[in-house]
Amino acid sequence: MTACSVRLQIFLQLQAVNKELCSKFEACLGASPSRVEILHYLLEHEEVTQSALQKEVNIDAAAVTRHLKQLEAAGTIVRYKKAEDQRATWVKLEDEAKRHIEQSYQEKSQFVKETLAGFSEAELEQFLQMLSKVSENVSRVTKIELGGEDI
Amino acid sequence: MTACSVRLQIFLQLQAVNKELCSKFEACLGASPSRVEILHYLLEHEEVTQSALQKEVNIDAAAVTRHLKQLEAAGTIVRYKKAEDQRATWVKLEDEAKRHIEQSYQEKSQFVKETLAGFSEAELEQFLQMLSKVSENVSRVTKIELGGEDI
DNA sequence: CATCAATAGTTGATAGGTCAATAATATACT
DNA sequence: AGTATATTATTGACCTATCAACTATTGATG
Repeated sequence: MTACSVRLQIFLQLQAVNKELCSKFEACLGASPSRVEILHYLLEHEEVTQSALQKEVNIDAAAVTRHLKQLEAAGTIVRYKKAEDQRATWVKLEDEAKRHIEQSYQEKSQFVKETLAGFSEAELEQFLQMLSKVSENVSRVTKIELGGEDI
Repeated sequence: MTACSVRLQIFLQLQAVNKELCSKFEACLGASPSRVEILHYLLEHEEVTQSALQKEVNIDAAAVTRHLKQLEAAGTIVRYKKAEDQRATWVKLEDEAKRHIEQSYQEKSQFVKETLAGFSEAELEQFLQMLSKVSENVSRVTKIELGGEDI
């Protein structure tokens, strides 16, 4: 194995962890993180427009449309327009679906808890701050100037 | 916005960061992290079998096959069999490609460095350890027992 | 040696994401 | 009022990953 700097290892580990996390999550919950996010948001927000939902789950509007069409076809949600604004599509959970989704809340909580087992509250805070810092850094990066020293 | 526990925020932030990171990475380097991993591994390993490569980059064998076919079609790599084992396919960079990939090494280094700006060496170590711990936790999770307290 | 199992790679179906183009509606501005 | 611009959602083309099924080859074992 190549000798890697800590930075590079972090970069790789971040991606590896995320992948494992998503695939395990789906195996445990029976739906992808995005799908679960959508459903949980709907559980907490009675009705919502697609665009608001899209901002929340942070995936492309096209992907949201496709998720919602599937959920509608499965009878999990209803979609409808309102007189005020004929552009917006509102989304709402079907009553029968709510109970099932409430249960998945528990599973998600438990999942998240187990993946972060062994961290003290202080460490969790710190971890979150680190992730936030990376996020800020990433959004600042635009185009790489070459010639930086090797990492 | 919903009140979220720290744990849940971490979970969401982890995914968000990863997504931004991948998309910014591709914008800066002109290829996805997976693709760049493959090329960089090949730069360091003269020749390698697909299965060895696949273990390294940690994506599905099918995805590796497709990447390599594209790279071969683009003239970046060559693929060949050896007498010893007619199953294995060996992969090697074309000479002309090496120079270009060496340059992208610099870009990647710089990118990684910038995304981790503002961290002390001690913090980086700690960050890596935290990611590793999450990774271990994830691999331990198999099936969620319901009824855990809310997070 | 013949068969059975393991390994390597490929392919097709599917999933879920992106972007770009488009349609319909609402809003803002002379 | 009429036109330009915004917003909202949808669609199509594409990309990259997964899994399952398959082929070809090699190795192991009765």
